[in-house]
Amino acid sequence: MSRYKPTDAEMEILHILWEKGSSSVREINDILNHRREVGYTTTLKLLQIMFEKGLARRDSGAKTHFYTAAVREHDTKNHLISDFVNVAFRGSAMSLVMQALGNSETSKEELDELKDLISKLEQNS
Amino acid sequence: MSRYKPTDAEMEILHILWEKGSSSVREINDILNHRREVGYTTTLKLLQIMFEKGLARRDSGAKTHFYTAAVREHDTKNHLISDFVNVAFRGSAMSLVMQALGNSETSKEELDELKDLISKLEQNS
DNA sequence: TTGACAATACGAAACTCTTCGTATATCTTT
DNA sequence: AAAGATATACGAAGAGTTTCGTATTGTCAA
Repeated sequence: MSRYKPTDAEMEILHILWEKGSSSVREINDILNHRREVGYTTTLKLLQIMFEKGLARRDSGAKTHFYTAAVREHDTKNHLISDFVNVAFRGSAMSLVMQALGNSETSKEELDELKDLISKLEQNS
Repeated sequence: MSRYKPTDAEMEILHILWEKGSSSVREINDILNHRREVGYTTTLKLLQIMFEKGLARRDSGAKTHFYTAAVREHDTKNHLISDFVNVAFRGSAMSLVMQALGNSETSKEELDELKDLISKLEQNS
């Protein structure tokens, strides 16, 4: 049961699948083309590879195949964060959090939300 | 003045350069070999490519070349965070921060540090 | 100055990823 | 059932990365 780390292109597709649920290649390709031009067979190939990797499931009942995400959004992002923290921050998640916060525009509401989370973390320690 | 996004292997070397400063290929290779086995010429090639990309400078005065980082640590990490947020969190830095926090072991001291940062951010808004 | 040693330069192999052209299969419509 | 449209399958090209073998260059000591 080996896990594949999604590439950037695969993440773009996973986001579509997480949001839209079961989708045909054409639907996915149409959405991708809102942002940039991608050939239909390119998207098809990506989906086929994601299927082989176990990142996507597919329902091949009819002529048109329908794909869904085979990995959970939260789990996948946790894996990505973990890798990213190791590569870019030598394992220190806090360094990432601090720099990401300092670097981003943050609204009052978001800061409040963050403080709530911190309170919860403090209780559980 | 185009910027290259460092690969994982390049980040490992950049971290060494940021920490140690000017280093020979042999020194860098020795440090890399603490973690995993890497051939000397592999490390050499990586440094050469990083030099071509503008990620590293080199002082070729003597027989042995000495390399230093040509990009700033904070800037580089900001770029990486920005890309990562776009790919994995559809541009929402806050989502990343919240999930990274929730996912990591965080000490009291770190949480205090984080609260200080939040206070500062609240003042500047 | 020549031999030994260490460093660099070069090039190619293996791998992964993205892209797309072309072939094949399937459905629909008339 | 045949024609046309739409989908999938297959394969290969091209780019980038990592790896390392081998050749070349440079240094120092005897």
